[in-house]
Amino acid sequence: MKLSRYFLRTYKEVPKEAQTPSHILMHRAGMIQKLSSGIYNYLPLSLKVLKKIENIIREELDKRGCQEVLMPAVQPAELWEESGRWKYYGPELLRFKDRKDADYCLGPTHEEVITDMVRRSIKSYKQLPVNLYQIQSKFRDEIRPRFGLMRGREFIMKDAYSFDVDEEESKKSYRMMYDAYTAVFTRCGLRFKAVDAATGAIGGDMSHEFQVLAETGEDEILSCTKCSYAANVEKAVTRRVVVRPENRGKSQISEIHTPSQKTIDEITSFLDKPADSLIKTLIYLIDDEPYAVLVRGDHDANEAKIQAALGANAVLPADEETVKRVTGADVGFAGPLNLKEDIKILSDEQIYMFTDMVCGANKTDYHLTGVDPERDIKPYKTGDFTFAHPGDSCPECEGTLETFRGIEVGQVFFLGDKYSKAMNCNFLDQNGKEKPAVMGCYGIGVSRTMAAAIEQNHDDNGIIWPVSIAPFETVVLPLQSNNEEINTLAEKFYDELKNMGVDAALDDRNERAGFKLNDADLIGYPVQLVVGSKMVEQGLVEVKIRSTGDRKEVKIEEASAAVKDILAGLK
RNA sequence: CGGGAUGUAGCCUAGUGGCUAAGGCGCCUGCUUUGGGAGCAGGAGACCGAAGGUUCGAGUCCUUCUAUCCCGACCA
Repeated sequence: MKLSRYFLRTYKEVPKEAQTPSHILMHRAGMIQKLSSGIYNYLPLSLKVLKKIENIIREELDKRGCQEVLMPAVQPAELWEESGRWKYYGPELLRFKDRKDADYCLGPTHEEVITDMVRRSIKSYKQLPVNLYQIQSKFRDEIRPRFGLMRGREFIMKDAYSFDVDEEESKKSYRMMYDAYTAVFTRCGLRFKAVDAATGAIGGDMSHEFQVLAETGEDEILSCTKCSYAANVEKAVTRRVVVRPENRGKSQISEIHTPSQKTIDEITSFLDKPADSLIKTLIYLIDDEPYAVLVRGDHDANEAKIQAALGANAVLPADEETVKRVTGADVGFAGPLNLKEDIKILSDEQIYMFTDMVCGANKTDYHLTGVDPERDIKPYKTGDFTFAHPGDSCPECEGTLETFRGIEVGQVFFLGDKYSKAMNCNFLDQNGKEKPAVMGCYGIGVSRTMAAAIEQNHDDNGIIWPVSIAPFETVVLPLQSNNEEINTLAEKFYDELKNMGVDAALDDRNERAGFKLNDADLIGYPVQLVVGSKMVEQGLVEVKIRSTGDRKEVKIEEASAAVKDILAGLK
């Protein structure tokens, strides 16, 4: 592409709304324009990157037997009512009515539509397995879109869905997609980790996220220093040795006056006791039923783990009114004993490491001391309901966990029959018996992957694209725009490179040298071929590698081949 | 949804209640210049987010709305 005709405008200044490197640089490099909050135009330069990522995805999926389809963005409410998610999905689902007053939504994901599509065609086990995917725009009405393409409302996603005859076959599909994703992100030139993940509103009971490692990532990952264990902090478990104290059952419960001492910090300093000797009691509404969740004072409740342990749809902190009703006290004085309503109690197992503990008395301005969890509390369920922390022990080996920041660019889910059962996506097995298909679903945020690549690969001057997803692999830079000889030579290199199959750009704009050189660093072409009069006089040109900053002087007649070689080395 | 901040030209910013709203980047014309975002001269581009209000007079003060951004809550 000749840049003199390319729809491209770069900027020196940063719009004040852009805060993160990918957002700033995509704006400065003329890749995107904001149309509305969380909604962006993709200009030619960024669309080229998206197409390259999409093509890598297509190649990796097609060769594993997946087939591409395209589903509508607009979806009828009936399908969502069938799956139950019209009720559960919440305000992130953008809903609207047509002229006949019928309900529709913009698709945030396509489990319903694909399940409907497949159930119409699949009648026999002989037709399975099926694995279908699409690359298409999704809309999620995020509460707070931010960081440009990192968390947009409309974004481009590759979503895939597998249908198998049983769980064993479905897990093979899951494994295959896991391998495909590993291949995709490796080919995209990204440093990433696949981590155990919570399943959230999608449901199912097994999931991995693919996290691109970058300081600006919104997710926290814990991974073992010794083995391959890695998990999202929501899901991470630790090797817990809960040693139950010997002297239990001896402490005396007594009620103490603790006026206005509501928070853990206030209580610890008021009573001069360590936070781990407190039992924090949190009232949750889990699928509209109140629960008391008990964790140690120095820990935080992990809603994702609670949701998974109960197989619940929604875990929400209870409102003040509900807390007052079930505890009989103001917020801040809840405890597991003497609750006003007989609600279910979930105990994190680490509260059993101590005896003589402090908890709320379910009476405003009072706490209880001398509580022995083992003796005094009757839990509905005990388990791991807290977050793991860096430094904790790895659950699978002798190592410890360390923390990383990550950007979630892909996630794979084993769904089981959640959707196929609800929506009657059945087939006849070998015995003529009707069974629901066993499903998996698999997503890659294509536009987010582009942003994540920049978050991970940039410097003060601009973007440093991995070769495989760079908008152009190289740029030819004639530095003296008014010099016919230089321009002719540059054009010759450009033609040569294209004929060699290199995706090259020619910066033939009538601009000064500094302008072009700065633009080239900003846009982040992996290799620059600099054609300047001083060196051409000596029969040389310069090849610059963006990622290392290395410059090599090469003979004019060897320049195009040198560029191609360097690109091959960078891949 | 709670807390905070901000809306002045495509972008960044200035602007005590008082003349025709100022500057930089970018854009157009001409000249000059050409190895790290050049220089000079000239020019185009703004109903100052919207609607009300206070005032002799509002970009500036007040009210409401709206949009955007940040923190939190939330989130395949």
